[in-house]
Amino acid sequence: MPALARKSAPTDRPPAGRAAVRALRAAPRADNRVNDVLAAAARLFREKGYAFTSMRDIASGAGMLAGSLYYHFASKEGLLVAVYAEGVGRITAAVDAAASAPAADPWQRLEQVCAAHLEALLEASDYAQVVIRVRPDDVPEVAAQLTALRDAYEKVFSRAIAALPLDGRADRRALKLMLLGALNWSQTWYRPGRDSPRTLARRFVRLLRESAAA
Amino acid sequence: MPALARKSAPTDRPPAGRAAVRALRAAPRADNRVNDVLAAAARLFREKGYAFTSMRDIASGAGMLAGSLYYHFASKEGLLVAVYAEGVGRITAAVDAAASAPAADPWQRLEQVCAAHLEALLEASDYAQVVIRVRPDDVPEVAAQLTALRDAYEKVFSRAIAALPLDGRADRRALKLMLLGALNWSQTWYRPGRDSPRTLARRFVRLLRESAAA
DNA sequence: GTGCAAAACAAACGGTTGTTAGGTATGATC
DNA sequence: GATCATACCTAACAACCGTTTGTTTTGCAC
Repeated sequence: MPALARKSAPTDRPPAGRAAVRALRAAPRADNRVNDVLAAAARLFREKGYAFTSMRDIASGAGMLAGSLYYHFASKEGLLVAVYAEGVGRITAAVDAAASAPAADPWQRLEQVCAAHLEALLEASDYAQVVIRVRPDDVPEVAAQLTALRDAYEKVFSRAIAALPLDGRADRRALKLMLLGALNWSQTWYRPGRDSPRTLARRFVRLLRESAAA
Repeated sequence: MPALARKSAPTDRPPAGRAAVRALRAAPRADNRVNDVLAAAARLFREKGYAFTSMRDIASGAGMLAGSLYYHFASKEGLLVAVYAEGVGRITAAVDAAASAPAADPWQRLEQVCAAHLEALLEASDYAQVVIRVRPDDVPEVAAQLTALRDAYEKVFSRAIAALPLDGRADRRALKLMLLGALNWSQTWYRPGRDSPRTLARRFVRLLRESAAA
């Protein structure tokens, strides 16, 4: 329910040609299809990318016409922000749960966190995959919003790294960048049915925990 | 000089409406502007991405008109393949040079390789940056060509990892995926003027070489 | 069951897209 | 200096883009 993407209601119609955001709105009907629209958009943005997905594609995926989308969202960019926010929300929820589950030690907890991140990213959710696939700077007008959402999530991840028992010289920032980069890039080479997200998370964390050198 | 992207010459014109590849072509003139076109395309693909760059953008960047591009390239996709190939070539050249430079040990050699990879990726070349920025599956019709080019490069990288002295249980494949992922993803957070590619390479390799755990 | 806003449809808008066809200037080759 | 392919320009094509407008249907509150 992304209020920020909503347009004004007919009673409060703005001057023609200008999209406006609404402050108050009557209760939505039970049969509205915002969720179908979001789901269709998430699926298409993930499959084809933002640029190669047209509003007509999304509309037809949700079983309606292109113009109707503008009742729920002010623009294509607004729709992307809504999908992106939902995606960040889902990743955050999954990772939060993994971070507060019982673990033998901070390293195992980090492994759980990585596994949850990877699962969301690779298999669980179209929304989550959009967060990784769509570059904020592809859409300059909302890029700031998108990066803000992403940064907020990364703090959850940082916390798991802050809890690690490292020796004094260790570089936690580099560790976070390296791990998160490796995880996010996996979207380009991952193929379902091979190594599971959980397995990959274990391998990556082990590489950092135990020295690879002989 | 991407022969595969060339269109047929007027003397060998194919049926209208069909693009064709040419086998033989007379010597190109010295004053042609293919390189300007490639450079403009590389710059724009890097800045705005493939989808958001129009043929008119590229043409104007090279100081000519959109239609003229089709004398040199059969399609927008063909132009992308040419840029991509040049990008892979440049990364490979830089990394090859780093790999054959003198090094104290295999780990230092790997660090040199990573630094060269990062420099190409983050600063040196528009062409190289396109290779990381543009997803092959964004352009289904040439995706296979693009991934083939990318895979060919990764073998150079794998060789540097194969030379590492690791203990028996170590997972070289995971190590390669992790390192390459971390390096490639850096394009999303790297800002010039902060840590140099060389510094980042040193940090990442050290995290793998020496255990981070206390 | 009447009233009213929610939520959709239907049809178009101006603009941009990749691409093509035909014409023309230019530099090299003989 | 004539010839001819190279390398561009000019102008258009049909298709598609995101978005707007006016109208119609439909669920819900009273």
